[in-house]
Amino acid sequence: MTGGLIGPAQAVLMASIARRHYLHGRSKVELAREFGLSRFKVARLIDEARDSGLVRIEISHHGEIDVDLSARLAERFQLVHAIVVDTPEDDAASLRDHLGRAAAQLLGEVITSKDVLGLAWARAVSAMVRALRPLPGTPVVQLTGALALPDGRDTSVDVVRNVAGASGGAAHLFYAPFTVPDAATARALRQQPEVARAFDQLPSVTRAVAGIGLWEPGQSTLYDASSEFDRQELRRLGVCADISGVFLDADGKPVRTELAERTIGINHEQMQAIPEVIAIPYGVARAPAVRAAVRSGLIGGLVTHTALAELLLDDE
Amino acid sequence: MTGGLIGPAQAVLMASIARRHYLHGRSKVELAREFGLSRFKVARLIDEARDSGLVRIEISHHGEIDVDLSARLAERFQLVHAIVVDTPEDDAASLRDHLGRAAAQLLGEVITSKDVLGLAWARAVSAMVRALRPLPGTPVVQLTGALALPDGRDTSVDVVRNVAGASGGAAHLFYAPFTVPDAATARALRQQPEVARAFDQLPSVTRAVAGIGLWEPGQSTLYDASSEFDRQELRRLGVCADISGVFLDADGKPVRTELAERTIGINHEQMQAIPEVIAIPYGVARAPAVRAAVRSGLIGGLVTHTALAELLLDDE
DNA sequence: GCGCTAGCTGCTCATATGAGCAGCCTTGAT
DNA sequence: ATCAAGGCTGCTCATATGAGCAGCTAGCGC
Repeated sequence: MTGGLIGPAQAVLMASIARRHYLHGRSKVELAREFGLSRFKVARLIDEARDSGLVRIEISHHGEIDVDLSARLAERFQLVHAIVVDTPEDDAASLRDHLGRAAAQLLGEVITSKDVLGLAWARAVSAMVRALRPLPGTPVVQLTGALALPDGRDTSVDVVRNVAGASGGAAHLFYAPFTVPDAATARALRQQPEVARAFDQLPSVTRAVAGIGLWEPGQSTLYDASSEFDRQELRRLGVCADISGVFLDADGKPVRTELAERTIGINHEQMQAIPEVIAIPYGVARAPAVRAAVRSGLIGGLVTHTALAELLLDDE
Repeated sequence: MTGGLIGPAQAVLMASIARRHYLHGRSKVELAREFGLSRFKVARLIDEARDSGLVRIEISHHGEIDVDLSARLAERFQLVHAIVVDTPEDDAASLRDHLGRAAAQLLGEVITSKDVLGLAWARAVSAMVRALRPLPGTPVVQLTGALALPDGRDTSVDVVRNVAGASGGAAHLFYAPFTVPDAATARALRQQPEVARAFDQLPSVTRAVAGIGLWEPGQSTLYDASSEFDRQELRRLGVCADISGVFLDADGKPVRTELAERTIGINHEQMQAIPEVIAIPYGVARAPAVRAAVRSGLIGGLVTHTALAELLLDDE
């Protein structure tokens, strides 16, 4: 025949063979015998059926999680874990709840008793902790000082204590603010025994959970808590994202800031040494910050929602 | 872990691996290296992904033809060819046109110059012939006498002559009515040289095209053209279907009738000897006749529409 | 008719794959 | 603490599979 176009008989034959192969799991040799063709012919027909789009293979949703999008996200950004929750972008609180539950599931699944968990402070992390089931005796390390929030609940200290308590693991926590007015105070605080002990644990942390902030009003708890001077100064330095006080520019490169000197919390090098940092970003507005975070190489896991995930995959 | 339920990380890992395997065609060994797993683990994950419904494989439409339904029909009834046209069941004429085009495509695709084509008379066959492109010099044999239709166009003779003319093949045709008043006349007619010559070609016919009638008013051209006596008599004998004058009961078994003695056309044995008889049934009302036809083993190809195909697949 | 090209077919051989099996670890009960 | 059960893991070996190749056939221009 002409060869270019496939006729209906050919199409149906391909469909018939493809159906038995893919849906009933018959081997090509078997089908060759059955149809009186060589196994090569059968293989070619199956290939053609796939290439021509006659057979469509799709990875479907699995409950709330869009596994296909998750897999693509993980693949694209070389992530160890990616979870995309298929939830509409309602208000931030509901989003945090959904992502928090998913992150809790993820953590519950991957954490073993040999892990050491680091927890930074972020509202999404608090949401995760609320949904978290007891872990198998995992020690928990506090990564950042406490940030004064209007409601005053669920500080970094509470979060660490709760998780460790429920898990029966050691809690490495300290009482200190996230930022202080001058570098000297910060240095002094870092030498406090309990702070120093917690920080000594950092190299042993195997997994950590953090939020991602965008250096804009209302997009980062740290931004909102900072002085107008610091806000401007960091913007001037090109700060785009903050991951629990670790500042990055839009390309994900670390930015040295004077503010970091006045911070009681994990720094860039210490975070880089953690095998897997799981971030829980939400809200399409924060896309530039998330982009920076994944480019930085600091992030090994991402728990987010459909809209943001699609935005991340679209560009570049 | 618990083992029963699969967590999100597991689900995403399965999706990720299944995606690369099915969509990008990577081998399991390759994926095992890439993910740092054993190839067995990869195989198990892929199996689980398929079994759990995470990967969905479907055979999709291909233009007008529902290849999946076609394949299922062919599989179920052991047909060499089955074409299901996805067209709504409008009026009979439009249905005939659609099926005629599909049948013409099928014939054009499968017929070679070594084939000998037999054509019975049916309105669907006429529709097919109108859509038929020239065949590669295929000889054409007339299978049935001419039936007087109101419009008088496209008799069995015309159909055969047209196809053979366009194809450049020999035309084995004869001028004789389909039915005559008595058996003696029929015998005499069959001995006419041109009739006999055409019938002598029957054993060499490799593919034939026919319609399927249901022995009910308005469901069979032959029924409508018969005397009231014959109508009743054949019904009494349990006739359900007629394939160009070959009568079958509801189970597809041949029914000997006196009417057959008065018919100038192919008989049951001769039809059974044809390697592939392609029928073009339409209209859900004729389902019982089509069922009988496929059960008879006479039919090797079926060109029909969605509603009828689904009806056939549903029962039993 | 003669050669030419192009597409189709089925072969070989290295590689991938699946079924079944035995060791090991986890888990839970006594 | 000890033991039993179950599940998970990675091995072996027979079989299935894919890439590339050479022969065959059909169609085509001269």
